[in-house]
Amino acid sequence: MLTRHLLRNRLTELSDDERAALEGAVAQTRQYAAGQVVVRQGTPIEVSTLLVEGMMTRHVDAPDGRRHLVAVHVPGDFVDLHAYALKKLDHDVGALTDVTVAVVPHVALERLQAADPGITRPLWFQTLLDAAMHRQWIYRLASLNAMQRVAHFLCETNARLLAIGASDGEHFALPMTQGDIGEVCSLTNVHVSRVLRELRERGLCQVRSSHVHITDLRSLTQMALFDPEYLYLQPAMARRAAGIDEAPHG
Amino acid sequence: MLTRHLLRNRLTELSDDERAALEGAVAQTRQYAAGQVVVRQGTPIEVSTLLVEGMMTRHVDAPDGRRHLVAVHVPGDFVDLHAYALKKLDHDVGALTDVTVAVVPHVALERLQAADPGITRPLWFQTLLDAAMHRQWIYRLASLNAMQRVAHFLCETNARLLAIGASDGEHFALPMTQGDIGEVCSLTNVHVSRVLRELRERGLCQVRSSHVHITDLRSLTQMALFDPEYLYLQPAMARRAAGIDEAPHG
DNA sequence: CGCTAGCTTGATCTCACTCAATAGCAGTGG
DNA sequence: CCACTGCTATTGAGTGAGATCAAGCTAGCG
Repeated sequence: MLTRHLLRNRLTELSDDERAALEGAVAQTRQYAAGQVVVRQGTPIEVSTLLVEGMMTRHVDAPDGRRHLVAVHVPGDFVDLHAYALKKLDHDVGALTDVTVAVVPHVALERLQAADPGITRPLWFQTLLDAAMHRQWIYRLASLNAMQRVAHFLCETNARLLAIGASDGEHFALPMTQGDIGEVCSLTNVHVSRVLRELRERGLCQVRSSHVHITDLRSLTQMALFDPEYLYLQPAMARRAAGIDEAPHG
Repeated sequence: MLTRHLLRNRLTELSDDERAALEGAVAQTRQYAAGQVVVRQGTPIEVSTLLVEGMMTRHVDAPDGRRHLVAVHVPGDFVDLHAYALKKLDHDVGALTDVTVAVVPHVALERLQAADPGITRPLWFQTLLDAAMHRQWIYRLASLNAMQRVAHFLCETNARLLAIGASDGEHFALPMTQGDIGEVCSLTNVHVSRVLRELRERGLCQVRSSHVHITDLRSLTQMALFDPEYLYLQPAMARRAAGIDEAPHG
C-alpha cells in the first residue's frame, strides 16, 4: 500500500477510509535515479509527490553555485504537498537515492476534499509537520555547535525512521555522504569527518558507509539537546525516539 | 477591519465574503504588553491569534537559557494558525511591542470551514507562507555571512511591511534592539552593531532607534542575495520589494 | 589496472565571539 | 536639580570554532 507510511505513529493519523481514499487519488508511481532533480524551483506544478521508497531532499540553490538542504524526506512524507496550495515551489526537490514516488494530481486532491472535507485536516497537519521541522533546523543552525548539529540530525532521522519502522532505534540506513550531511548542518565535509570521528571515539554512534549505528542513544540525545516533541509523535514512540524507553513493554 | 491586512497583496487573496466571514469568527480582541509571552510551548490551545497591530515573535527556548527567534510577525499575520491543526505548539509566541490581537476560537474556524469549505485554501496557504519563510531563514543562517544576514532580514521585513502598507519601500518602523536582530540572525549584539555601522558607511541603509531607512534598496537586495519569490507576493509588489520597480506607474 | 568519489589528516587562516571598558539616554527617586 | 540604575549602543583587544588549502588514503568500478 503506497500510503502505508503516511502519518504513521503521529498524533494525527489517517483513518482506514481516508488512507484508502488517498490511495485512490494516486495517478501513477514513478522512479527517479539518485541525484535527479524532480521539481525545479519556480515551475508551476499540478501534482504532488508522495515518497514511497528511498530518500529525497529539498534544497535552495544559492547564486554562488552551492546548495543548501532545507529538508530531508523519508518514506511516507508528502514531499511537496505544499505545492497543492502554493502552486509553485520556492526551492528544488531532488532524489537523494533511487526513489519510488506516488504521483497525486491536485485535481484528485480537490475531488477528495469535496467528497470528504475531513481529509483536509491530516493533510494540513502533514505540511505543518514540515514547518515544525524547519523551525528545528533553524534552532540547530543557530544554537548548536558542529558536533551537536550532526548528533541532532542523526537523532531526528532516527526518530522519523523509527516511526515508519525503518529504524530499530539503534540502526538505520542513511544513504548520505559526509558532504550531504554537511549541507544539512552547514558544515564542510572535512569538518563532518572530524565530528563523526569524535562521536565514534566518544562511544555515541558510528556512521559508516551509509549506515548509522547509535551506540548510546540516551547520551547522544542529551548531547544534541534533542527533544522529539516537534515531531508530534505518539507518546510511546516519542519516548523511544528520545532513548527514554528503548525496550517498550506491553 | 481586523482582518484587513491578512493575505494582502499575495498570490492567494481572500474574497470580500471570506474576509467578512473570518471577521465574524473573531471572538474578541486583546492587548499584550511588549515582552509578554502569549503562548507557552506545549500548552494545549483552542484559539488562534491574528496579529492586528504591533509585532510578535516566535522563538525556541534553548536549555541554556538563550532563546532564538524562528519567526517575526507583522500585522495581518495569523501568528499561530498552525495550532488549529497541531493543537499545541513546539515554540513560544511573544509580543515584541505592545500588540493588539484578534482571538479566533478553533471551533469558530471549524464552523466556518463547514459553512464554506473554500476558506480552507487561503488559510492553509497562510501557514505555508510561514514555512516558506522558515526555509529562507535556514538559508540565511546557513549560507550568508553576518552582513548579508542582517541585510536579508531587513529586505524581508521591508517587503512584508510593504505588502501591508507599513513601509513606503524605504522607511519603516522596526521596534527591535540590536540584540533582537542578533537573535534573528544568530549574531551577538556586539557584532550586529558593527554590521549596522558597515551598512551605514556603505550607504546601503540606516538603522537607528527603531527606525530603518533603506538608502539603496537595489544594492542592499543584491548584497543580501535577497529574492522575494518565497513571499508569494503579487508581481508588482515583488518588484518593488526587490528594488526593481520603486516608482510604480499606472 | 587506473580512475573517480569519498574519506582522513594536518597546517593555516578568518570571521564572528568573548571579554572589557565607555558612553548615551530614560526613568526613578531623593 | 542631580545622583543612581538599567538598558542600549559603541569600540577595542584577544580568542577560538570551523573554514580553507593541500596531500594522501581507500574502495568501488569500468
